[in-house]
Amino acid sequence: MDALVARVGAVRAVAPSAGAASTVGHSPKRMLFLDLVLSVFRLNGLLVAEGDAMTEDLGLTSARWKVIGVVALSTAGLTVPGIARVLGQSRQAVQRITDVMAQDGLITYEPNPKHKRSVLVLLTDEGKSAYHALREVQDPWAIRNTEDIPIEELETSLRLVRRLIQRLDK
Amino acid sequence: MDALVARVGAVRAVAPSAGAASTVGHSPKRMLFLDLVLSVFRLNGLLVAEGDAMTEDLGLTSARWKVIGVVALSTAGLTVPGIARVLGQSRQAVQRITDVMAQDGLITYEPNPKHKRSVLVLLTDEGKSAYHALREVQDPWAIRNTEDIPIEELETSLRLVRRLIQRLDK
DNA sequence: CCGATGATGACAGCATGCTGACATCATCAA
DNA sequence: TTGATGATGTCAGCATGCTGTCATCATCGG
Repeated sequence: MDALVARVGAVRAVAPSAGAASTVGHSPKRMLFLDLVLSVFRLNGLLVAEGDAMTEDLGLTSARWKVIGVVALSTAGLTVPGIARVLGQSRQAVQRITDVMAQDGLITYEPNPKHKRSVLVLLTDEGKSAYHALREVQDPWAIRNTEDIPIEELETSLRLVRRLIQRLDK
Repeated sequence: MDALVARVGAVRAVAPSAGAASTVGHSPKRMLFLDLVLSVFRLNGLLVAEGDAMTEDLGLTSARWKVIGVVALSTAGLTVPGIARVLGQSRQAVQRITDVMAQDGLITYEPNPKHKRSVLVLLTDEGKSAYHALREVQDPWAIRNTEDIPIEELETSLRLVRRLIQRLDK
């Protein structure tokens, strides 16, 4: 909770006269966890903004490169609800994005041999080059942001985040 | 990236015949980082959903208890742009939330001795009891989700997340 | 004191997510 | 075969975030 208190404190200079924070009664673990939750909110917003800024030249948005990334990882296409399950979003939200992306020529809907109604989403050539362009800005960005971070910390954090996901996703 | 590939793989059972994922060319660190980014997206969505479900009996939403939590940590109130800076959101987004919360009687706008136009946001008695009710569900939830997680992992993850925030927030 | 600069309030438009609801198609067990 | 159950497509409504814009107020340097 220290970071939040610090941020509130920092704001005092602008919006003045805030007193001491009332964090009495919080155990250290609880405070750590709640701070982590708030930090995840914050990081999520920053990552979306960063991703949008990084890919706006490619005509992409955060919602779009999430879909492109998932589809690119499958060689034979995914259904719209399938993409939604991977991303943990509603199928309606994904459907709306893919419909626009299909109009823009980034993806195509192909017949699904295993399912008559639920078509498969595939990348068009344009979509593939968008993915490659995405990789070309995403990879240096990933390297830049991890070069001074020990791999063990990345592994620990990822494991923790995954554990939380698994716990909340049932 | 393993988790994403695994998720795509798991979806194969539903939306069939996806081949091997093409993760060639990714260094381990890059893959870890990109997987962490995607996992943060996922966790963010789950945390918002969980928070909404947890507080719907209190008439709160995720956007509202974020505001309540921040205001409760200051004893003399914060301005709307100040809350926005703490949460890392736009002042317009916060303004809209606080306007509705003021109508609902959770907060009040009080004159700011340091600034004639920018009023201070304070919790009403109703807002304070909402915060206490929030704490009563939030604290057990935090304990439940951390009891089997070593405090060192929480600290490492929080430190990493904060470092990323600091790097992206400039 | 005054003008430049920045912060704020207020409104508009848009993107993205959610849920609900309903019809239709797929699948499986009786 | 048939009926129940689940998955999907589709449309609607709503919540929440962002940016842009403009007028107004605060603050500070000249």
